[in-house]
Amino acid sequence: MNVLQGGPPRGMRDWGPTESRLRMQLIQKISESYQLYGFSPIDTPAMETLDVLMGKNKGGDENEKLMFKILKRGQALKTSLHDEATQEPEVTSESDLGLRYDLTVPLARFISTHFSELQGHVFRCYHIGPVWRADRPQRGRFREFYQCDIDVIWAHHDWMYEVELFLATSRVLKALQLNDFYIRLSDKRILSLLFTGMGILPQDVSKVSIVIDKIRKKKFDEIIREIESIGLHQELNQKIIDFLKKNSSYMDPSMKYFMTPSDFLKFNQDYLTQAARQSLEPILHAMQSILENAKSLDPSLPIFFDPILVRGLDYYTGPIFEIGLKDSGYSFSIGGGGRYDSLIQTLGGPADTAAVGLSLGFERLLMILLERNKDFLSAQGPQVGILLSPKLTEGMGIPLAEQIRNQGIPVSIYVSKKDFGKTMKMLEAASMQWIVMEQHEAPRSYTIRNLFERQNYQWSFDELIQHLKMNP
RNA sequence: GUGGGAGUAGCUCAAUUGGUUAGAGCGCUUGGCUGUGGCCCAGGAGGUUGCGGGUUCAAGUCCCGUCUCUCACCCCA
Repeated sequence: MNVLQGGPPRGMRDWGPTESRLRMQLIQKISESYQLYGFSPIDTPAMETLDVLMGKNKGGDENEKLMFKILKRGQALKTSLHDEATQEPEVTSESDLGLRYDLTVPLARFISTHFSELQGHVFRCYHIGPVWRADRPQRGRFREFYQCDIDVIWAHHDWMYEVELFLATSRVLKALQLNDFYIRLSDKRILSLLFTGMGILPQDVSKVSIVIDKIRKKKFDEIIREIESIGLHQELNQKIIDFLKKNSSYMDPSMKYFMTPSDFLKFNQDYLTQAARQSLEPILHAMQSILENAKSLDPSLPIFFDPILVRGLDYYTGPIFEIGLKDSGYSFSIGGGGRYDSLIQTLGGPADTAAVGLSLGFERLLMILLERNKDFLSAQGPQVGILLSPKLTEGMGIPLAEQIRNQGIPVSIYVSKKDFGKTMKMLEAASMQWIVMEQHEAPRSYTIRNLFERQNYQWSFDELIQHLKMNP
């Protein structure tokens, strides 16, 4: 049996030299924008304890299904397996660690580990790294993928930090020429206040939310059928359908008509109890502040209030956002985030750690960039090669390469093929611009070929270095 | 995790209702020609048709399993 047969594990990929270079360039570009906004880099391990990943006391539900867990090792594993067979299985587990499935939970753990050093000062950081989810792979969906997170901890403000996250993200996307992005904004509490106000039980709210979230993807009839299949009272079904009819004309997929937070309150007064209304008003007011301030700082920022936005991750406590492209060829979002004011405390950190973050999907950005404009990221400086032809033997090539490298110029060495045209073609495929082809003695000089111009030059070493350094 | 579609040479694809030794272009390679750019001529290598079973006189083709990709769910970046 050939164990090396086949590729990497499902949903994971190899990156060759070209792709690796593109990835490094993309990371560079994203980091530059983040640093401009004062975010500092951090990193954390690939693994965390299951206690951390599952949120300490909570039994993980949806997240747990997607998590890669790490088997205990050695005696601990034997003991666990033995105990499990003989005693209560829920007391012990065969796993104690897991691969992180996002960067927010590890960050929250990082803050609770290091909060004494950080001393409650506003802490802004960015984190670019791989995460793992045991999802079924699909286009734009992988089991190992990079996320690019920016977060602000001790972000005690109604709108300022949200707006900064949007501006920083907008700058990244514009730098990548992804100008058709848009930001959808809501608050996790809006739908739940509204639905509980209608009389829907708290445990059914998320089911209803998930169905409603599909309003843009599916036909209205299908949505109605899905709502009915949840099994609520007929009266509640009707209320939900009424709500959708009233609000959905303002949720046009073309992004032309979006309601304001005060519109939302006006349209849905009937569904709200006095108490729900009182809770909702400050939330909607904060939405309004975020929108107004974002727009005043960047009038072109494509940000919309979308009360039907739903996020599955349960650590969000307030505003939530999702970033997508208007291009219908990309049905998936390219980023998302929100406010998680209690996660850090849940993981053993201090109370009063308001936090908000936004994550971009690195692989999706890269995929879109490559599909839209292959050349966008691939520009690199002039490459230099030394051709080991019969006229320039190995004995001359390597010392010369070293001399050029000592000047800080990267050089590769190639062996020429028999056919000159094919040799040039090979060098072009390797993005070479300059090739040293021949060495002459007394006085020493070199025949240099510019592959772009298809022209030869005869230069001394100093002239050679000068030209290579000057060239764009 | 559930359900549909796909998988043939390094790449892009052929191969009649199951029927000879699975082909072509590009690429690679050998020699010739040319002698500082992709030409031309003559040859060559490269495939357990994703992998493993089954049906059949006969399987790339039909059936089952499995892996990977893909689409729709689920969920999300």
